[in-house]
Formats: sequence, structure tokens, C-alpha cells
Amino acid sequence: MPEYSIKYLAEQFGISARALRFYEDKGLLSPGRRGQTRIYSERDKTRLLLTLRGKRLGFSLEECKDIIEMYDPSQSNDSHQLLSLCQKIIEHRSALLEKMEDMEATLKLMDEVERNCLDKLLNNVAQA
Amino acid sequence: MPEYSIKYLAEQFGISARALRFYEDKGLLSPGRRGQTRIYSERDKTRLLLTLRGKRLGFSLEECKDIIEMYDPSQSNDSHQLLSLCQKIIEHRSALLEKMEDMEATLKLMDEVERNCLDKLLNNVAQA
DNA sequence: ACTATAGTTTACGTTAACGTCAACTACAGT
DNA sequence: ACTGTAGTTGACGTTAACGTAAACTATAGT
Repeated sequence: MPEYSIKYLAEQFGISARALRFYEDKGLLSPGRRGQTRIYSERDKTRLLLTLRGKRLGFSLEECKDIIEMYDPSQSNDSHQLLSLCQKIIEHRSALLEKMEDMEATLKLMDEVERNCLDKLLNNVAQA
Repeated sequence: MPEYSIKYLAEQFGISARALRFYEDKGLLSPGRRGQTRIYSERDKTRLLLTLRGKRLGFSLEECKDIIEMYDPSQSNDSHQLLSLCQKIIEHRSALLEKMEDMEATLKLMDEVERNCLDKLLNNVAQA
């Protein structure tokens, strides 16, 4: 079972130790302790990865928490809870697909602008 | 040439009038005036759309501004500026593609969890 | 014994992106 | 003349997500 120090994780992910403690405060991570010192497990590392991924996609830490807890379920077998989880997944997926559309629209616009730009450059070169 | 009031735009886009004034303060919009009253043009509307799209993708307002000004260039024909624009576009595109990867990874994870979830539900039903 | 290095908690500071008044102005309807 | 509705400009308040500094503790190396 791999273990990670706070500094190691911070460096690996390019964030500060302060951020890691902050995430813990917000319930995103829950590392073990050796004395006072935090010890991060593989599970913590994964949750951190998901947190940062969520952030990059524009989710707040609280949203990230909800999302992560979807993926890291306390493995209940209760049908009702399982169904509720499916429901959540579907909602979250549609939110993501919306972002996808935003992205595709943006990429398309970028392509147009680039084309336009290159055309003008060609023109400049032709005139010289 | 279509014109829009502040309230109309706010309602159309589901944001507050305060937000619109704030965006103006930050240089994202620059509506005309009739007396004191702001008059928004089609161009403003487009810039607003791009702003909100950028926000949804997790960009800050300042980043949104940069991005929008890429798309809404002061149409210079200077080769140097055109090249610099192309450069910016390429950078921004790679940032977007990174987000795309984050998204795809997330969607994939979601699918797995959902599958797992449905399997368990099936099991529950079978046992009943 | 001393210094360096990694860790801790507590607490106040900061920036972004607005929300929320307050105190107006301007016009339309009754 | 009065009320209502839409607009305006300050100015202060708020929340999220940390940064930063202070005042420690603990261990390793010289």
C-alpha cells in the first residue's frame, strides 16, 4: 500500500500543501495520521486527481465533492440508493455534455478565425 | 440594427443587470448610451454569449476577455499581429483540448460507475 | 548543541464575481 | 400630483479558494 507525504503530493500535482489541507477541511480528502503528520493513501491521491480535474472543468470544490462521492460510493446495495445514484449520474452527464457543446462551438469559432487569419497572411505575402 | 435593453439581455441570458454592468466595468462589454441608459448592440450580445460560454468552461472573466478579443479582432492587416493571433489561437486550442480530455476521462468513469450500479440493481431484482 | 527540513495549527489577508442596499433620475399611466 | 417601472451611480457586503505569516513540534545530520 503506497503512502504519500503532503509535500510529495503537492509537488506531484503542482499545488501547495496549504491547498491540500484546505481540501481536507472541505471534506474532499481524509488522509490518515502518523502522530500529527498526514499520510495520504492511494484513495486520497485518486480523490485529489478527480478534484483537480473537476476544477479544471469549472466546478466548485463543493460540486467536486458531490461528483467524487458519486464515483467513490460507500458501496451500498440498497436499491433505492443505487437508483438515486443512477439519477445523479444522468444529471451530471447532461451537465458535462452541455459543456462539451460549449467547447465544440468554441473550437469551431477558433477554426474560423484562424482560417480568416491565414487568408489575410497569404494575401500579404502575395502582395509583397 | 437590433438594440437591447439591459433588462432584456439579463432575462434572455438568465443573469442580473448588475452582472451586465459589472462585465462592462471589466471591459467585456461596451454598450452605447441613450442619455444615461445603456443600449446594447448585436455585437454586445455576441460578446455576452461568448463571456458566459467561457465562464461555463471554467475561464475567469479576464481570460474570457482575452479570448473574446481574439475572436473580435480589431481587424488589423499587419502580418506581425496576424501571426501573433495565430499563435494565441493555437495556445488556446491546446488548453481547450486538455479540458476535452478531462471531460472524456470523466465521462468514461461515469459510464463505469453506472454500469456497476445497474449490475447491482439487476442482482437485487434477481434475488427477489 | 545547533541548524535544517518537514510538518503542524490558528488566524488574518486577498482576489474574483458578483449581491444588496441607498439615493437618485426619467418617463408613462391614472 | 402621484404611483409605478426601468434605469443610473456609488459603496459596502459576501462567498470561494486559497496565500501568507506566526508560533510552534519533531526528526535528521554535523
